[in-house]
Amino acid sequence: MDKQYNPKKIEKKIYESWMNKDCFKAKDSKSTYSIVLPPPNVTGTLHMGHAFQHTIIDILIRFNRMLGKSVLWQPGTDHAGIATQLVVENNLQKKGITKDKIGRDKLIDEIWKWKDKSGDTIIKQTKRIGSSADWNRNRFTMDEGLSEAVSQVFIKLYDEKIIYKGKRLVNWDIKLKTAISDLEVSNIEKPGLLYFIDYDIEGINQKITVATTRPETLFGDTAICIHPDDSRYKNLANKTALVPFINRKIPIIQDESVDKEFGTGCVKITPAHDFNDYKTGLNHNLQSINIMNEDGTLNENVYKSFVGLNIHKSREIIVDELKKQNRINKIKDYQITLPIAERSGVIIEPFLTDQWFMKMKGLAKPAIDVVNDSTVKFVPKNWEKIYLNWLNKIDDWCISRQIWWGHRIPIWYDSKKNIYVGTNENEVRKKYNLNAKINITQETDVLDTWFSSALWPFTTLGWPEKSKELDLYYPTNVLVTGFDIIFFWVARMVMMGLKFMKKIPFKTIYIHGLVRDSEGRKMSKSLGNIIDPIDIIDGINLDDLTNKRIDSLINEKQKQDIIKKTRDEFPSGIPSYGADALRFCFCALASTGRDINFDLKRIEGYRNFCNKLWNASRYVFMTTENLVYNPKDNFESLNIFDKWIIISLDTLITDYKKHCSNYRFDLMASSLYSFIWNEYCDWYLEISKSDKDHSPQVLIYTLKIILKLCHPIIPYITEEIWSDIYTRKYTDDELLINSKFPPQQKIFKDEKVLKTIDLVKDIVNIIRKTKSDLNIHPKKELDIYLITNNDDKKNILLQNLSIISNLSKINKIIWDVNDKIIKDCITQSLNDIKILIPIKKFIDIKEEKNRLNKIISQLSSNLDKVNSKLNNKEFIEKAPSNIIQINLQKKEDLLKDIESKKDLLKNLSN
RNA sequence: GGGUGCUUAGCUCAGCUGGUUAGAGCGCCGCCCUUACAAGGCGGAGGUCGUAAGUUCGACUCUUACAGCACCCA
Repeated sequence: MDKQYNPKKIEKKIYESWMNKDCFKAKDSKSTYSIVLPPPNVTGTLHMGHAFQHTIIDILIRFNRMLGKSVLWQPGTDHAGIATQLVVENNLQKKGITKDKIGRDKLIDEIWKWKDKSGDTIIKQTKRIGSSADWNRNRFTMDEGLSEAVSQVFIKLYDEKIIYKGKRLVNWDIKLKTAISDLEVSNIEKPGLLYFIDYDIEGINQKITVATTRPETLFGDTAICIHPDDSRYKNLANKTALVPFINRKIPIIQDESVDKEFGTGCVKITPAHDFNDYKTGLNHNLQSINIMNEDGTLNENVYKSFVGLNIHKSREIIVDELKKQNRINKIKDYQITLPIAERSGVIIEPFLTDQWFMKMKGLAKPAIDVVNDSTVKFVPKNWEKIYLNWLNKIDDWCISRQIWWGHRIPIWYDSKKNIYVGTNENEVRKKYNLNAKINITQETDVLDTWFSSALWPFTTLGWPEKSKELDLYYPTNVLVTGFDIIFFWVARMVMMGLKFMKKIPFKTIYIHGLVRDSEGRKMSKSLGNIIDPIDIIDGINLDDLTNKRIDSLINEKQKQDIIKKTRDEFPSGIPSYGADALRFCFCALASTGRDINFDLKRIEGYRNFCNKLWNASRYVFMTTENLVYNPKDNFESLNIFDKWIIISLDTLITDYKKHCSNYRFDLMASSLYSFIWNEYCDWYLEISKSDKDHSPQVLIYTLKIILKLCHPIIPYITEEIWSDIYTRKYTDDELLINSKFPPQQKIFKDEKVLKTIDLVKDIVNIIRKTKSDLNIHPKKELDIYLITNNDDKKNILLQNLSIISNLSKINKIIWDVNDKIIKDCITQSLNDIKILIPIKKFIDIKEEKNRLNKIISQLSSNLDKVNSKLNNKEFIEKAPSNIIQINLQKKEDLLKDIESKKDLLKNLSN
């Protein structure tokens, strides 16, 4: 083994050996464990969020695999309708080709070509993280089988009248010319204006002033609305107002939804261009007048000089004209909320169109029930509320999209717009007995991408076929995902799983946090703060890193800012840390919080941890050279330090399992880290160097257990070290990945063992501290004198003199002490043991006295606290007896300690 | 406007159903290149647990109010 751990040398080789030996394939076993991967977009490349999520999943998968279960990690990718079509359209545009020029079929061909070329990028990157998914079962949402499943689901839901077609107000993206989901719209607050417009009233010489943020939609007005209790306008109720420019007659209606405090208390109702107005329109039976074309230009329903203007740009022009007519009463600054499409970035318009919808109320009910009765559990539990809130007030889901890439809706129309449903034209003709003369054409809309994603947990396992996999692995054990897609995806999967499988898709939903940068900001291209997980694994120099970050940016100032920031944060780029360090880091960061601030500084510590493990293993191998591994020693025959490490390991295994089943990966990581570094390396391995009768068998045994425990988190390095274990014939398992997780020994805590190790540690620590405090060179080998009346302790110390001497770097320990010697010594104490160190002539007595006095006053203040508790009558009466015991013991210890420190002080003066 | 969560060491975070001298990693300071590891060893400094009140024998932990921050929904 090399002196230093070098991830680059091992990771590729190890991953290939796992692949070659088919290690990721589910084995036969009575108990099963399965997870479906939330399918990443084919357009995407691996980002920190994916890497984090894959790490968590892989930990669970590897752990359960080692428990001997038949484990399936089902991977795949998602076709991501709008996003993918946009990428390909943009690529074509660079060559001067538009989608309308080449047509639907050709564009879809182009997208498939693009998908085949770059769609596997993310899979390759995922493998670098060490993910042990069953890649042979990789699926894509537009695979033949999955597409077949999508049509079947659509047809069934259509037949059950859960899916219907209707003219409804939807969120319309005027750039992409498609409906989008309200979940894909984010509302952004911006300073804007509130316009007060005067409308004439028919028959009387009076005006009514409405307040609106959208004067340009007035051509679509079909009413003016006031609050029924608003005394200001009582006389105007049921009168008729006239829309400016066109003088359309509209009623003045009353509705409680109007906020009297807003503007003048009068609002215009434009049912075809506002979601609230749409509802009001329905309630009052108002006409809906659409004034917009699908590209966002104004149609012929507006005053003729405005036809063809962009709806957003028309505002100023219309306001100018209104001013000329003296209809603008006033204009006020106002904070407006703009709905922005997350994909295209344009302002969304409510738009009245024919769309396909799915009725959600009935589907939601069972999905609510399974969470309420804990058939499905959220971890952490608080996400349950978010999920339930959304489902409880769910609206029908608009599932149609006016794009080309995706699952085309399995609906056919004849020339009279009659609707036929079926998987393909032939089937439709047969099903409805349509002869060849009748011309039918398929619906041009495709389905929302999340429609197919909602079926993912069972379609990937073979549904609608009755596959063996469905039997074995559905429902899956856990879904690991981020809170940002609870609505998009998680809730819909539960609904569809219950509807089509009659069973929940997963028993547990583990919601992890979102990875942010070190300052807690979202990682995004525009902020230029993206870190590519592959760059952490392989390393990257500053130039390449900056180029990557400014690559897609146009704004020069933004570019310069990012260049500077990147240089400040990573003056010499990012060194190569390896996949294991990254994984350990993610594991340690996976606490219950919703944000994970990723600081690159933290990862170095875990790289160092890997190095520590590497070198500890080297040490074990060096000291057990040519040993025949024969771990037959029974526990009782072992020496005390071997017993201690085995007991500690047992405790560790218990904690580890507990944390893993509670999804507390942070605690899992830290218990491993502190055990391996602070107990195993710092004490056990160090003790073994001077412990004459320790068992080399235990040295190997403990290393093997440690490697197994570490493997789910850091698979590469542990597998590499394991290969040495195997070649040295310390195991029959050729690969660690396939080995069995260590069983607990169920050894009861042996108080004697723990007391001994504590005493040895305490004595060593106190000598080390004294030397350090008094500035004695670590190499100066002193004689130490010990005095105690406690024979048990004396025996323990006598038995372990050489270990104590070696660990505290002293010459020897002497038990014969006379007055003359005492005079030359500094004295320390540990309860009833006195430790004399002959260095009095080297130290500053005054300083040492100060130090002791400080300690004594500290101890006294602690004693005061304890005493005030014990002197409190109510405490004695009401506190449980074990707590009182603890405090009594504490008091005793403190008294002893103070006394001996005072002794030292006295002695110092002599 | 409704909801959720957060506020603990310089930084990033643990602290489970109330009982510890409030912990870890990184950073910082001092000493050491000791034959597994300087990506290391040994030692150390640093916190009135956001503010205020309440419940309790006892509050970082429970309740309420307030402040600040973040996110989600309308």
